[in-house]
Amino acid sequence: MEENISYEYASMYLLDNPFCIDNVYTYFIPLSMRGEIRRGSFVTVPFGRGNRKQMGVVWSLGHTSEYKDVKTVAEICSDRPALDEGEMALCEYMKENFLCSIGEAVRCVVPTAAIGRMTEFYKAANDSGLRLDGLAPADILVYDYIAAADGRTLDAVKAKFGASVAVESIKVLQSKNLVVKDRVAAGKSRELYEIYYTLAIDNAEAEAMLSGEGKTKLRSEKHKAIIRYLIDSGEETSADEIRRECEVENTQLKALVEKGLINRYEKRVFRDGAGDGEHDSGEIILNDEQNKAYLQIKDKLDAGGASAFLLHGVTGSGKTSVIIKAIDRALECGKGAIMLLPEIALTPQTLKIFNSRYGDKVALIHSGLSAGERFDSYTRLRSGEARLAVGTRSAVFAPVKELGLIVIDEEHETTYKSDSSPRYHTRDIARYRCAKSEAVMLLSSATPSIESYTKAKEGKYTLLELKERYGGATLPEVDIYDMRKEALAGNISPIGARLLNELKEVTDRGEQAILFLNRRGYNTSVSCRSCGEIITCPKCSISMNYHTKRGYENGFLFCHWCGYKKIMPKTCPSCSSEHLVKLGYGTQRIEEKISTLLPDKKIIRMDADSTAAKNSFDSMLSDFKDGKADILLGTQMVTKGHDFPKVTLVGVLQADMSLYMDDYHAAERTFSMLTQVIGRAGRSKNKGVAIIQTTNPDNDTIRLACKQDYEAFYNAEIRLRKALVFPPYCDIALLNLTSADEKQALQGAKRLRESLDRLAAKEFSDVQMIVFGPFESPVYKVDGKYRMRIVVKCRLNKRSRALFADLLTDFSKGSRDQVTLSVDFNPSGL
DNA sequence: AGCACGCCGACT
DNA sequence: GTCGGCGTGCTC
Repeated sequence: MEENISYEYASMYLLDNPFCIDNVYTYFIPLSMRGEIRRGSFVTVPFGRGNRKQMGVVWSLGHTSEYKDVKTVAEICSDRPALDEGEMALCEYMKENFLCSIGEAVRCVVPTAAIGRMTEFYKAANDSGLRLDGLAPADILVYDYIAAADGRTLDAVKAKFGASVAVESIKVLQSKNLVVKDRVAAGKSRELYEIYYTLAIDNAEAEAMLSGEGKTKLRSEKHKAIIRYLIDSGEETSADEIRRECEVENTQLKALVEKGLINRYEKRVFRDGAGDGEHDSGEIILNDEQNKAYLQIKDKLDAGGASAFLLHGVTGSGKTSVIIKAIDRALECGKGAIMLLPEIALTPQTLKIFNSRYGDKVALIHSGLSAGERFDSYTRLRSGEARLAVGTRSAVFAPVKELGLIVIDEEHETTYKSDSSPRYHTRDIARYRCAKSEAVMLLSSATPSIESYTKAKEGKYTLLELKERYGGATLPEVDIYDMRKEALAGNISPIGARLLNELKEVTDRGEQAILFLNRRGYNTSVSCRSCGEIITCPKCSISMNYHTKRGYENGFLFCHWCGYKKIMPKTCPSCSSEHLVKLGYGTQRIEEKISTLLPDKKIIRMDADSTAAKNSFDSMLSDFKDGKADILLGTQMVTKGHDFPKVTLVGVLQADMSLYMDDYHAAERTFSMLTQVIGRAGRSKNKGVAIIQTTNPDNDTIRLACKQDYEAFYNAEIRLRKALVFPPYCDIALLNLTSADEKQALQGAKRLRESLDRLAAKEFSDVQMIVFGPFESPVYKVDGKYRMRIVVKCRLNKRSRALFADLLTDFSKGSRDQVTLSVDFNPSGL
């Protein structure tokens, strides 16, 4: 491509356009900007009848325009780095494959902090100052406030005059054309600089000066203190530190700079805390099996070229060591790497491993970062200063230079699938990026997803297997305990006799136990014995869970879907009876139960409620590891994390709970969860025991998980998927329809089915598919919105995707109702 | 999506 | 007669 050609027209996507009008729009480039704008540049342009200013990203340049009445580019956002070719191609790939707008894709690829958003403000119209007579005094005050600056945001006016006055006055002023609304590109994060000082003279000279013998004499005690401090510290010192330690102000520092005694300079600081902590580059020793796996990865890393591996290792086989060796190798080769972890595994302990090993070469990316921190990670990677990105799902977009390796640890985890637009799967983005950069993709899991294992069997991924448990760890003895016996014997306790007995024995010996229950809260529901009514969330069609909490005398009801909370009523809301009963049990109730059964044992409960406070997750795990408690009780969270050598008992309270949901992933999930939690008892030198309580002791998934027999599970599951035609034997498109108005949701769903049938019969008659529905979503109402769905089984390809793209566009264009439609390909939950 | 234009009913 | 309801169609 030729440089420095002054093109007259720029065609661009607008960042905030919805999918249905997400096309390129052509604008005229004014003379002053010719040559400045290139492919990937961010600009602002007027758009629509109201000429509302929008941010656009330039997709192509030209000397002519097909379109006659083009508008003119307003300004170039020169502080925002332009997208490069790779990033633009990735955005196009995402638009096509996940049916998102280019803008949504751009906001994945570049953090919002680096682009900013359009913010609205009010400004005085030209010459408006001459036409103020006849206005109410309040309006004149508001006008003056707005006119005093280049512009004021609505929030600023509200803060000054109060919300109602602000809104009313602005309405009046707007109607008289005295103020107008405008928008600017704003909100971009700035690099953070800190001020540092050093001595500008040598130490001897400074000492002399302090003792009054030098050429220059210092009279101020504060000045002396600063010089003293800088001599003692012997290195560059931040302004903050000097001000704090010497109790001085900036004026004194400034005075010394003017005298030429100290130097001031700015240093870029990074906010993500990477690089803290001690350094550890210890050699990793691999066993033969690990080494064999590593060497295959190493060969591909060294040779270059895109490739994909699936590292399948039983729990405790040391997959992480292989991964770290692979990352080491990629970095040694001068390449960059991305290490992806599921949210739940991204604990401070895990991060410490990477921070201490790779120091400031690491950049963290996860949802807990502030916009500024995210921006810092982004710029450090983009500049090549950091070479390894570590993080959750969104880190797959990290702008790593010379990308050589993407690792997806615990590849089967559902958090790798995004459940809001763009609804991408991390694996797909990784595969795309690796193909483009000729990099290695490394998937790792003890229980790979059926889809990935199939690809490995077909030879699309290279399968690396680790079958030995590292360090001689052995599998625990597993006991499938039939809870129906207990029920027949009249025991209604959620903790069976065997488990209780083992709990007692193990903890008496000074060993530890982990209990797993995939349900938080106290009770699962509250129902009325008189009328049979179950208390449901007013905003969702789901029963509310009973939670206990200090400060609430009678506990409260909590909806796990929308977060709605209310005090537990004394009487039934529908019949006023006082006979309310609490049914089922969650982690809170188990905790209470155990403390009455085993009053001398200490329990740590770990679930979404108890770990809500920052860092509590980490301190709970380390307390347990340090032996400060006997029993760790919790939800999914207890299945991940560090090894606990003293754990010799694992109890699963309701192994079948996730088994019978009408989702084809259910078996896979149950298998994976059980396998992992059982593996927790196998890290000790002493033989462990795992007790699996269930009312389905003959269930194959449970039995195979207990034997840790992935291969057999896979064979059974894949046969089932084939027979019933489920992924990987087809793809599933889930059309989700949401509306606050029930009637509109129902009518919308009907209309959607009709237009789907129409498209399938005409333009897309070549696309094979089977349509189910519409029907109500399993949870019909969530957060006050009614949800309908249509499920389509088909093969995803260019044609079928085009069909869904058209459907999405037609539906939103042809609808005046308040309904939203989303399309989710191969969703993580059905 | 967001916004203006346009065509109908309850007011000064 | 006009203010304002929201149905309709377009956005370079």
